[in-house]
Amino acid sequence: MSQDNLSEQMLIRREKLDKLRQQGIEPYADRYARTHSAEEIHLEFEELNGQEVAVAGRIMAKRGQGKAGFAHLQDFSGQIQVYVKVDNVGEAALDLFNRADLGDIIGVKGTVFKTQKGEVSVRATSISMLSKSLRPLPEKWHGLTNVELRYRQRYLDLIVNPEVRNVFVTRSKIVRSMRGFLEAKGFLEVETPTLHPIAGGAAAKPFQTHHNALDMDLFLRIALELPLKKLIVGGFEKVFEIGRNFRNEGISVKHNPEFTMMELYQAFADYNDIMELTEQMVAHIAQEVLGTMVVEYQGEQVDLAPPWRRLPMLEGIKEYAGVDFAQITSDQEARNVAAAKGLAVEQDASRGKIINGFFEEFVEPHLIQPTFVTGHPVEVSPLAKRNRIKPEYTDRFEAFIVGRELANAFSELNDPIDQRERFEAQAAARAAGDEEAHPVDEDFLNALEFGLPPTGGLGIGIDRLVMLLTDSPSIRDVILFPTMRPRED
RNA sequence: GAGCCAUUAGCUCAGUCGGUAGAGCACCUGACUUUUAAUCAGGGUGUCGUUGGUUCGAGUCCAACAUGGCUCACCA
Repeated sequence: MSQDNLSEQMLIRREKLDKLRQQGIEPYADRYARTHSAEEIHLEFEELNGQEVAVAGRIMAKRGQGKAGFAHLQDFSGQIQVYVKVDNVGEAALDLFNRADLGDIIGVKGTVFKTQKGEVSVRATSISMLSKSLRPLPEKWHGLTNVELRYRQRYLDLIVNPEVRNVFVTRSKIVRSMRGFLEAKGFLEVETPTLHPIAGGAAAKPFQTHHNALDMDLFLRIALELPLKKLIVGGFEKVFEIGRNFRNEGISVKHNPEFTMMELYQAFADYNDIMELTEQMVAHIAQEVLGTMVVEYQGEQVDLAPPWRRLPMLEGIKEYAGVDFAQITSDQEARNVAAAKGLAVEQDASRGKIINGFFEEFVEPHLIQPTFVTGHPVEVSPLAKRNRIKPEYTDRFEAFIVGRELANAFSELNDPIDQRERFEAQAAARAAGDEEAHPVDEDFLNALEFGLPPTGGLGIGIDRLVMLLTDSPSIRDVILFPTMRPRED
């Protein structure tokens, strides 16, 4: 990647660049008056046939034939063939064309026609060099398959692998569709800080940074939750944010250190209201973006049409693990059952954590069709409201599709005394070595003490939603520039 | 953080038992005025990821390191 030790091909391209300049041709043009995209010429061929057009794009294929030649130009919309014949363009332009390389970006003016083989093309009358390419493109037939190169040089991936471009176009449509859905429901989009004095709102390790002028440590946010709930305290009734979260944890096919979440909060609603909103929203997005609510993910057919299955967590465990935690009341009993089932848990694990462990181990992988799992133990839900009837559980749900969590939601805990106690329990776990336990957030408690109305909240991992809707096996396939170690060479 | 696998030309990949480094595309020279993975004739362009070790001799065997992928751990 360095400038030293250029390959033969790179040296030759630099020589070609110099020669263009010697001929008075600027190889990096300022602009080009393009009249049509490649796609427009194909779509509007009947009207454009015989008309003069100007197209521009990257040379992706080139077939010279002495005094004539063909090339395919690629722009964002697609590809268009150009036909260059000395009789039409003259010796100089033909020479420019013949010396052009794959990857060069050129402009071609000419008339639209159809070749003998029936391909819509542009018969060139003039050719302009717009940008000389100094590096050879990957191979035209196999493309770029080396995943390391694809992620590090995503621009190359986008040039030679058209389906990659589609994933990111779809990603944009998904986010746009989500915004449209929420705005139509009266939600207000807001932006809250990325730099937090303490990192709260989720169980995760944060990235730490430092502000020099204030001489204070700051954390990159791990969730959007707490500032958004402060806005509900402040009188906003429906807010959402689509923003980047940062978690200083492992990288996997499902995890990137920075990822995008949508969180929304609705005053006077509970988790049941949010459940309906969630299934409606996901179905709406699929219908609007893909034109169907039935999607295929890695060979599994998934029907996103509401209503989705509702499954209380304990019932799920009873069904798939054969253990009824309603009959198990103590931490010690729960640990014994975990040992009997071969589930590794920490020595001092609470019943609630073990229930969550059972769920993740035995139930999650079975939840292929969209499923709302409800009733999480209070120990693993420090920001969720307790269930009125069974206070050791919360009014919470997580949505699972193809065995993966897509959404997390609950009736927000708005009792400031209870919230303080939960934070203190988390702080104790933190003191005992749980790096991901929530710290006490006095500023948030202060807001709650002024009164948070009953509120339903929701978080959806945008990257995972995009994975589902684009049938992408890895989160790196839906993030343009996934986090990578730098290469030394 | 752990285990397994991979790393050879610009790209996609072969490389046998340890004995002078190979193919296709791309590229270079030439031919060709409707081709489309254009064709024809000729040309191999390389720090075999890095550093050590074993050996008369290492792309090949061994070790460490680097980067990536997958699985696990952690998590969304």
